[in-house]
Amino acid sequence: MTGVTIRDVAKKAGVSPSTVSRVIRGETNVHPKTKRRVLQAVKKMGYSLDGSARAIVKKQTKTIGVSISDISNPFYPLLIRGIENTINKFNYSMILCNTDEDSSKEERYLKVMLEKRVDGLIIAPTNPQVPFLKLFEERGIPIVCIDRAIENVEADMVGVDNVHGAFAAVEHLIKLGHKRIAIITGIRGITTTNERLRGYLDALKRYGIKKDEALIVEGYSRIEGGIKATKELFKLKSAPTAIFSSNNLMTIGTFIALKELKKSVPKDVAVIGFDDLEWAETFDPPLTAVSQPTYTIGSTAAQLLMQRLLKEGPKKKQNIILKTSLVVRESC
Amino acid sequence: MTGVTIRDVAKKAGVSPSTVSRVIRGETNVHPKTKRRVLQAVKKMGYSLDGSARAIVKKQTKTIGVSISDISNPFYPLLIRGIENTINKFNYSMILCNTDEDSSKEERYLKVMLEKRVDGLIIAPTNPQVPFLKLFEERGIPIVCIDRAIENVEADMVGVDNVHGAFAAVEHLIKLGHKRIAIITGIRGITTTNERLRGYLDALKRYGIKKDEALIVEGYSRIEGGIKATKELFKLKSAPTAIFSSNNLMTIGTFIALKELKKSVPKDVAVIGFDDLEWAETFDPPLTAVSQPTYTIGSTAAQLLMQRLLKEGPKKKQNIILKTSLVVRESC
DNA sequence: TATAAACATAACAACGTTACAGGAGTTAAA
DNA sequence: TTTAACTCCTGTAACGTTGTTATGTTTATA
Repeated sequence: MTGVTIRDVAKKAGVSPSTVSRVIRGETNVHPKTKRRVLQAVKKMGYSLDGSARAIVKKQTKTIGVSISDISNPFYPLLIRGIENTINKFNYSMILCNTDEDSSKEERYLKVMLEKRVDGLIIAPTNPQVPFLKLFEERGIPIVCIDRAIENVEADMVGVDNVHGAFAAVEHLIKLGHKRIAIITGIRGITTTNERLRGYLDALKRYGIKKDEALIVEGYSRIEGGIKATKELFKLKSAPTAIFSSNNLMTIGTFIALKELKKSVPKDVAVIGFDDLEWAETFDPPLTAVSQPTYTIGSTAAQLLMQRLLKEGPKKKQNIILKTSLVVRESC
Repeated sequence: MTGVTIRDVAKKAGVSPSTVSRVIRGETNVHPKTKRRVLQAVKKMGYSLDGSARAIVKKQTKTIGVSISDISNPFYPLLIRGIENTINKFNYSMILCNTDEDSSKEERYLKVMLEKRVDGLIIAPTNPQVPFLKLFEERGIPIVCIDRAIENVEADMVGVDNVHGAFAAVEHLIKLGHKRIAIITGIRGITTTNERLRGYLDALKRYGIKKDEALIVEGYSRIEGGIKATKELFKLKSAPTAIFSSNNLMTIGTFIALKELKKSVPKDVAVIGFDDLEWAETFDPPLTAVSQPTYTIGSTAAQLLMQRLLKEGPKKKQNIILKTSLVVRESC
């Protein structure tokens, strides 16, 4: 039953391979009777089109590559759903890769995707310079960056206004009377980290609060980093009264650390997070956070990519910045 | 720069296509000098192997299909990482699909995967009968089921001992003195739902507690279902003193509903969940739950699949049942 | 120095599709 | 009746690889 080709089906149906091909592709100009005969043969023989063979002649794989840092980071699953639901409508599938913020891993994956001849790429680049992407550009494979921007390569970009979101978070804290506000920053070098830090600094400046370097600690965008950073903050002679945790994993870390330190939130210290979580409401206490439209980031990026693949997109590379929203619950 | 083939490289390097092919595949019997020349040409021309062409002649795509219900269900991300980390070692990539428990969607995806000629399949089937999988079987494409079992098709299976896990959860509640214990069940028909219900019933029986149909409510494996089911339970004349929520999303729903109903956990009602969450510790109160080794489910399934692909696996289809563990925190 | 063995490369036929250029046969218009 | 325009179908040449067989060259062995 295996390895039955279009030629076998043709023979069985008593027609030529091209006719079978036309039937399969739903082309016109084929007699209903013939069509029925072919379809019967297809079914009886368990024939399935060979996508690789088709890809070779059509120069199209109906596959896109998706490269993110880590699907187990709660930021991504919804984003991926946004991508999937969108490309699905166009009969595209996706190859998913996790780079773990490791640029050599990223490059290996990109190489594979290039060989698999993905029609397009959605990527959250590990850092602003990804030389390998030049090869995609040269081949005219459209690239859409999500969450983070990239340099030296023509690519669309879909992200959120990190500066503004962070600003709003810190402003919220300030308006509640906080003066010693700490920030736990993400991985160094990526644009989101920089932008959120900028929003934090802007807010302090705007409200005349002097920046204190001791209150700016790195959390490396991970739970453990959040725990460590939070503990460090409470070793300070003058501990902060509020913490702005600039990504979801670190926020979880902060909560874990505060529980361990027996600090009550928001009584002893206020906590505000960047990135909302679907279950932030069931946190202790329910988390106040800057919410990103993760699903929309994914669906927008995918739409843009599909437009490019259909040559319908705008000539100029797009730079779409979505809005964040402040979800006030009880942690401040 | 685009569309450069192995022939173009060969011409540039002054050798035959086969020699270029041999260089690329790292075969022996090619003079170091020639090799260098070829590699140079490859680089200069921006040549990238065409995976489709290779797939056709090798009858191998180095791709597996992964079909799950919904990546945004927190059960799956770690499982997917388990798969990815494993197949990555074998230079495999994966095509990811979300079925949303919709069997027609599942079938459409399976058809695509068949056409893309995945070398193997990891699937959490929407229901125990997936006729389309017969086509995979006929072609000798190995299948590994995760989380749920399947009938009528030869496939390996990796899951957890749901009966035992549910039993342990309910036993825990009973030993804390609870007699009116409710269960919120998942989607009807899938094996996990049945098995967890069985564990619940077994525990009641074992400890001589009479089953009360009113305490068995459906939550459809979703947050909203959990909310609705919980509210229903508290409309009962005699409300339960403990709730066993048999999947993570429904547990979140239960927490949300209880907060709305102003029920204090565990004072007014104890809650125990099936499926742990990485951040269950930061819940209010920290969740007591039956934990599944999700990452291991994924990595084990992937290992099994890779063994099959390398024809190294055991002859007989495997049925691997991993252990759950009860993580006691403060919600009971 | 002859001969076998080993090495380095080439030529060519697959692999399973689709696109394109035709070619019968039928119907409609001139 | 001829010509034109359809409709339905076929044959053939790609597409970009790999594997096998064949063919020269060296190098080693006697």
